[in-house]
Amino acid sequence: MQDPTFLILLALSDRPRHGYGILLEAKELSGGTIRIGPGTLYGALERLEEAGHIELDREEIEDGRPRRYYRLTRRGRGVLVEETQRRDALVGLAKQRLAHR
Amino acid sequence: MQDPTFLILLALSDRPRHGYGILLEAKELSGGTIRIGPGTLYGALERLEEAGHIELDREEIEDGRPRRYYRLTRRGRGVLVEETQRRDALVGLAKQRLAHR
DNA sequence: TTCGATATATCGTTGACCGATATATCTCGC
DNA sequence: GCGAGATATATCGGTCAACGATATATCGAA
Repeated sequence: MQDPTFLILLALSDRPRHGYGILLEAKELSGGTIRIGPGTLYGALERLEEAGHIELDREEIEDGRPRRYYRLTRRGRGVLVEETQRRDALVGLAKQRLAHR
Repeated sequence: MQDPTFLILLALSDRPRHGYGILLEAKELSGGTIRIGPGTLYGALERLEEAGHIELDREEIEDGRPRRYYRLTRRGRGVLVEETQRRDALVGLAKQRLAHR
């Protein structure tokens, strides 16, 4: 799993969000350093839904503009936790290695 | 930068290694969980050399088999350190986020 | 009325990654 | 002496996530 997908799952970890909201949250989360474009987002959303990691929470029409909210599935949360542990282990390894000099 | 490339740089962080040695070190480092295939390795080596992140250290012929040793450049080490910090920040964020529940 | 933000969607391209395959030599066990 | 597996480098083609560009539509602010 690459960074954009990881960030999308992470953005959904506290509550359901719609696509654009995920974009904003990912930007906010990363302190503005990571930006996900729409081309990345909607493709990833489709893949994640097909994989059963996220699902449609609800669909709203607000001010004539549709908003499609997604939420993490239980499985999606599990995947996110595992991925976080995997990444944590790798980073820990790197820090340990780079400290020896 | 994706995991395989990150691991290759990390494997070279303590001393020069030849291609196959990088494969073994990456496997060792990750506790056997991450495996880099030759198709990934040699392509990545070429890219990293072109980017100036690694360079040829020496070439040996041992037992009739060639061994091509690569080493991190100063720039490559810098990139590795930055990438580690970037990954660390992201993982820290994820852990913090997942702890709230 | 023009711009930027909000909101979703598609399209084509790129490029890292990956499995498979190839070649060649050495060592170990039988 | 022979085969298997480890050592070592290399290429090739396919896949797929990511990405930039573009499109559509609405709203509020300047």
